[in-house]
Amino acid sequence: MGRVSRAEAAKHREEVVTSAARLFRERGVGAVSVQDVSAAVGLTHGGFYKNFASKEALAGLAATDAFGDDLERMVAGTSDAAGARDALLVEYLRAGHRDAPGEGCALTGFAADSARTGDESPLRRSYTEGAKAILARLEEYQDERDGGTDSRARAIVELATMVGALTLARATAGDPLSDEILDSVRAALLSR
Amino acid sequence: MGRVSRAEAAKHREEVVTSAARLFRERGVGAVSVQDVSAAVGLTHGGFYKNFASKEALAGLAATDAFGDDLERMVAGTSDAAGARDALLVEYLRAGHRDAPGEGCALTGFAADSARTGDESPLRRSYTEGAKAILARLEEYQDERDGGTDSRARAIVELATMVGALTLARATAGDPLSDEILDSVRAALLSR
DNA sequence: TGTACATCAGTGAACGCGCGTTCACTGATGTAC
DNA sequence: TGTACATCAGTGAACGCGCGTTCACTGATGTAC
Repeated sequence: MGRVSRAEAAKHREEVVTSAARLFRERGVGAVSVQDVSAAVGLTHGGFYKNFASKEALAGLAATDAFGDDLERMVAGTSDAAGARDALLVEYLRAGHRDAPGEGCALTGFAADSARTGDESPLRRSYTEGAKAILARLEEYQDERDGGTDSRARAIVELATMVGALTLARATAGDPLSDEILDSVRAALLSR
Repeated sequence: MGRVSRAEAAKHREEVVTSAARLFRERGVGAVSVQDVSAAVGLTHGGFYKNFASKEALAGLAATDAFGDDLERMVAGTSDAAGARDALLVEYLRAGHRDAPGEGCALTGFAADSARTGDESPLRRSYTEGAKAILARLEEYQDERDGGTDSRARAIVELATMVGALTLARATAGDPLSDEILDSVRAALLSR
């Protein structure tokens, strides 16, 4: 192939991170190879280590990328906090979100891999940072909507409920129970 | 080694399932080899396929085994529904449970693997069945405690909140946020 | 109850395969004059 | 602006390794008499 322009090389690197962010959420980090993420953007895997220190490092970058998308989506709604919360709940607890983990919530998509990696690993660090950012945003919504001193605790509980519902819905997909979980939790949270 | 008695062979098979139930929850199915689960009970992996059709089949049996333990633990508490609920919440949202996934909740421990396996796979089937059994038990508790017609929906929401909290706490372990999640969710659910 | 033999649980080696990572090489890009 | 050459992004082959699964074999267990 020969050398490629610096701009193109930078684009390639970015594309690898984005494809990893998608594939890792879909299949899990362990089930996706360096070759897979490279081939997904039309490259061979030989040059991978010119761009990334290790597959582990890529997992950290991919998670950060995925969390960035999550935050963008959360602020993409209305500027009205109550409306934003409702829109988020409906969007989050859709069957479409359950069925498209590659473009879905990073908290749920990377949860198992983050839990099973080392405390100091790039993925765990990215994940924890991402969780804090999402929680901060959710706390603002809670605060603007209801005020009170426990808006952070309420944000945590609501986030846990959403993540748990999506996790269970994905793990039981194909059974009516899966839809029932999404529907029950959406209805309960919307009426709270 | 030569042949072993039928009773001992049956015990070996059971031990492999139990060790798989632990290792799969700890590291994920993909990160545990047939050799690992065999060696954990003092066997070589050569005889594995005399006892199990495939690693995938073992994953299903291991999940069923783990869910059995979960149900036993849920009924091990008091016969008073409100007391049982409180005891379950405290037990579930402990740091010790977060840190010992191998002996912990199967819903959380197998969630990612079940989500990423085929709809018809043994693991997905075991998981869905296990989820229904746990939910049925939780629904009884909700019903005895508060009555009402929506005890099932309330059970689903409560289960999602617990699973989400444990999932997030594990994925952020090592950071103060992890304990904060457990503490906030426990306090919120206990006062509900 | 004792003996002869068939059964089969577990062993250890092997199979083809894909993994993460390394490296010599290619040739277009970027730079120095 | 044009030329000569150094840089380095990406290729393709190779590395050692562990995977799921298979299989010929061993020898104690289980069974038939």
